[in-house]
Amino acid sequence: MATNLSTPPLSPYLPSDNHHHHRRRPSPLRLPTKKRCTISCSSSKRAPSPPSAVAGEKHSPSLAEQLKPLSTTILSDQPNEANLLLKPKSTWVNPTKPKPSVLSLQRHKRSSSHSHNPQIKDLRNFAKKLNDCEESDFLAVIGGFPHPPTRENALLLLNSLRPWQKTLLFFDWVKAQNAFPMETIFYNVTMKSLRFGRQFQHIESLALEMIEKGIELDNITYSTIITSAKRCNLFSKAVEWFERMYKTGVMPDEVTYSAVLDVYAKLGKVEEVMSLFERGRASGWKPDAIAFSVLAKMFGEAGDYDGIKYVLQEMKSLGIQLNLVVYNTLLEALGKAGKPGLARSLFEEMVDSGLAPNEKTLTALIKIYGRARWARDALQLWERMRLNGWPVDFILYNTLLSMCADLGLVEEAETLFEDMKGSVKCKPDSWSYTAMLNIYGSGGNVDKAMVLFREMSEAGVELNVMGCTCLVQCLGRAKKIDDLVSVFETSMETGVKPDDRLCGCLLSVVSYCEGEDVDKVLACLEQANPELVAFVKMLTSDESTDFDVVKEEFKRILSNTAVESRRPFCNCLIDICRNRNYHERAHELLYLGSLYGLYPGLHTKTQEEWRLNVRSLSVGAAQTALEEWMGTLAKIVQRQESLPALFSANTGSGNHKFSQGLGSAFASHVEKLAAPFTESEGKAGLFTATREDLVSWLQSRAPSVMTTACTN
DNA sequence: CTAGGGTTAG
Repeated sequence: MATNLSTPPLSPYLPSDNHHHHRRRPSPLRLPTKKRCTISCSSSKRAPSPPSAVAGEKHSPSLAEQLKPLSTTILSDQPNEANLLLKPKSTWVNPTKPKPSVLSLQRHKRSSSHSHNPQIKDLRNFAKKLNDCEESDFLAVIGGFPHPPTRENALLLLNSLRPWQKTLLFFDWVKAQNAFPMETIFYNVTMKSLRFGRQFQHIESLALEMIEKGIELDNITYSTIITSAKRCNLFSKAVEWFERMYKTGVMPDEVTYSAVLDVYAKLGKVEEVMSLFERGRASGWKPDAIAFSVLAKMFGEAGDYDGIKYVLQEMKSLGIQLNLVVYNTLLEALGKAGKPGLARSLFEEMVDSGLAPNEKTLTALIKIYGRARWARDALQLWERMRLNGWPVDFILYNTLLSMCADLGLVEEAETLFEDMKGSVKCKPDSWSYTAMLNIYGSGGNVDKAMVLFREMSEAGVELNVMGCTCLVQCLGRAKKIDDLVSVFETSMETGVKPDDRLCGCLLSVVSYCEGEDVDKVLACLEQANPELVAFVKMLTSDESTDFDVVKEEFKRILSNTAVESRRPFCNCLIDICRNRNYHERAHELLYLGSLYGLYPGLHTKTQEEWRLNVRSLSVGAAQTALEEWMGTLAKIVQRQESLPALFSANTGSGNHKFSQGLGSAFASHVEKLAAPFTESEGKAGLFTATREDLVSWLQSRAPSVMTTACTN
């Protein structure tokens, strides 16, 4: 049916052209020598407008346009803002006062009243009794309430009951006593307990009851409702209640603001977040560190570097100190935005400011260094962690292992893994084993991988889908197909749900298998993705299948495939066709893959140079692409059209320690074709040919011969 | 702790 193959899944909040220019401009931040100049200083180089809200549409919208989504959806009754601020019901009428004093005052009053309550000990004991009793005995036990159930006594108890069932029983009991009117606070406290139990339905009923009985819903009520909905993933409910709040004229305070900003952020509604943020500021709200942390997280998820700079810059200009959570969020965000160097300098800035990193800080950084293949920085940080006694937890251990897998640090990983086995609190789990399987799997160490596999079942750690994928890849490369089948079968029996990555991995094994092994692996794949197997059989058993049939079926399969697995699927299918001498099919698949956007930037052209970029192609796909290119160039030569002086093909050198030798396979293919491409001295994986050499080589071969000549 | 908000793993 409907597919989105032609349109890659891009965020609707892509930067405008202006931002693009800004991003591409070389930034002084990138200079490694200016470590301490940090992000904050240079962020002032761009205009201080909120980035994504402005960047959200192709033509930068006016402020009014930016606010339109909100004003039409939630301010329909109050078309102008001044109106809102003058509403008598508003609980926040003085926008020049950034922090309403109500909050701290109320909290203070509460704690002092507690200390004056001489019955507090009895009540605490009674609360414990209630918490310990069976739910069925609850109402009987409650009859022994040690003192008159005054407002204060009831509140104290309500605050200390859990789980939510008991809180609710007690709340109903207090209501039935009719000893005093139920105020907002009783509902708020009950809702808080219900939130722990993720009981949004109950919370909403209570809120509706408040409305029905005319009990005021305040900011605490609304923020509790909103965060509960959020916790239950009921984001539209959260928005609905926020809109209701607005409509009834309650102005959000800073807590409600950050709660609801987080809702919009988690929905990916960057524009709404930014316009609400601006709206709040315009009416006197001073965002605090928590609000900025919400923004930072959102920009991180979007990979929006300009947004991250905006957060740093605004915090600086408002004089808000970065705390540990904000630093952690920003570090994570910089990682997602692909800025490892800036993450490193922000971390140094944090440490210099006297803040000690916690587990989350270090996890974020280690992950960033691993992904960036910054082995030196990763190992230095690891060393510093040990020297400074910085905290390590389970997740950090596993992240260190994954980092070792990324960097090919086999010995370090083995040492760490043994440490974990010897520890009490951080025994290796499926994540840890997966990281180790990844290391052995990509390093081709089948024996050690299989030892781990057996060890896992002994240790009672279940293999997950990624561990299964690592093993399948490793056993496939070692041509140990029977072991592969047995690992796959075991995984299925223990409940592993095959995903597209695993299917892609099986498919790649199919591409280089021979004889009965092919059928064995296809039988595995059949269990995970029967349509894919049917398609493979169509490609390899029936040469007469019409191209349009292939095209429709391929499109259908890709539509049902996770985006990150689409190109691997196409690569493998091309390899399968080539290895079975269905070269025309391989060319068709490459064409279809390009058509569906799986190979963006395959060809790049400048005045001086045309380049074929095959870095993300499999060996067979790269060979097919080269042949295709040569065929096209032969036609151009035949038509005597103009050509650039230089031609190049880039296979990349492969940053990964375990990466496959696409370059060498490509080199031997070039050699086989006797094409005049030579690998550059300084740049591994870059093959170049001059126009003169290439043209004379192309002319020496009749165009009609091209496809058949390339079939070896 | 004593009615409400933000951060860690392929």
